[in-house]
Amino acid sequence: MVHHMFDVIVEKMREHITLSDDDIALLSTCLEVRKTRKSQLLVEPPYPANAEFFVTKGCLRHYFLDENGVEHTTAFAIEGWWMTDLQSFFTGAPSKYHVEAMEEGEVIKLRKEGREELFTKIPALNIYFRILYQNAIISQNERILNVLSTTADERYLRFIKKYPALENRVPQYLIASYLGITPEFLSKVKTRIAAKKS
Amino acid sequence: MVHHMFDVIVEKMREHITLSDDDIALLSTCLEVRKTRKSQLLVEPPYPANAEFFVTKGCLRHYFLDENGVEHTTAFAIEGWWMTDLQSFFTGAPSKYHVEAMEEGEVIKLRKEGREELFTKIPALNIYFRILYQNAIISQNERILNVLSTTADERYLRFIKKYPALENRVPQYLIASYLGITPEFLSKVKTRIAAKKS
DNA sequence: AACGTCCAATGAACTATATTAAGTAAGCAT
DNA sequence: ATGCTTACTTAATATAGTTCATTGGACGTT
Repeated sequence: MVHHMFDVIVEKMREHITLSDDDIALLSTCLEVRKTRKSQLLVEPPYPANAEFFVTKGCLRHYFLDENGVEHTTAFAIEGWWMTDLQSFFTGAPSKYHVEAMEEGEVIKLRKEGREELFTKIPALNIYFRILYQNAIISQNERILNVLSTTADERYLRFIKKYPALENRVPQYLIASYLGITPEFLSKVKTRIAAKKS
Repeated sequence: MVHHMFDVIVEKMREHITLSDDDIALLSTCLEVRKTRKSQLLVEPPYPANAEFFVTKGCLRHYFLDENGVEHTTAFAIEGWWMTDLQSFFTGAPSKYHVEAMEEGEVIKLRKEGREELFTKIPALNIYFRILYQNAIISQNERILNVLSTTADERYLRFIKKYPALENRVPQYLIASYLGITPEFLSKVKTRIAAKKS
């Protein structure tokens, strides 16, 4: 078993499926390593999202830019996570969401064609990605419920509980954007919560 | 080609994949027709959701019952749609969401085991369900964005545009629950919108 | 050191939505 | 018919969240 730069991703896959050395060799031919700079766009409307990105270092952000120029952050991705604009990636339609690298870092890029090729040559990968998408459904489901049924205070508390790594890594105004509130109100939320603790 | 009670579902599948007569015969053995009464629960916490339901007649509702006894409606399904608590169905964990028939009607039930069997015997079905779940991701994505970034007026307008069939079929307080507002406020929203039109 | 930029924090005034309470109209059991 | 319940409306008041203007700190540039 050769040690190489795709170890992290292979490890993740092996949590769900078994892969032979041959599989891994084939896999390697379809993956591309990309360095990211701060604020670099990996998916940029209206160009279709033609790849998925696996984060090995750094942090990505998925956001929508509305008609008024306001950004709505819909998801974050850190080390070990996949991200792209699935809507565009699945349908081939122009992307409506941006995917942006928030830090210098590194991602592994899997293009659509490479992915298709892998699906036919390594059928087990279908299972891996199916599980990935199932988990996406589940977590989006929870997010919808959260935003419908809980107050901003509660949402903030759950956010820092679920993504403790992000609290001090991501600027406040982006956390606010993810929570669906203004930065000013997030500030108020935080002081209110801090007051309660004492 | 024999005409039978599963026609609707086969038709839907054939929008995406091709099915032989043999496939359909096999499919039939895994599907069960169920009449629904008003307020009947198809998925009831904490019992795991062990099947998916395809609506042939009537209307289903997916909702969460919170600690305060308040129901939060997260989705509707009408004729031609599939529904279950995917979270529980995928993981096998106890269901946290209710799936309720809102009217007398009819659903076609596909159990987990039947579904697995079909996946191995009719591989193309993997594609059909993959597309189904992709669409679920896309529509949940939109819903999250909507509820985070738009006002209640806007959400109501989009709702009646997207689901015109539901506006007069579902009680107002359930639409309010779906929009994440109180019935009282929905009432205000509606009069406000009506006033604007004139 | 002086300057500009970016971000976090704060307070005041404002808007959107919730809560409570009361009234109305329709459906249904007695 | 009578009353009971359930869904919807309206209005008064309260709370959650926004907007705008200001301040101060951290950082990079000249």
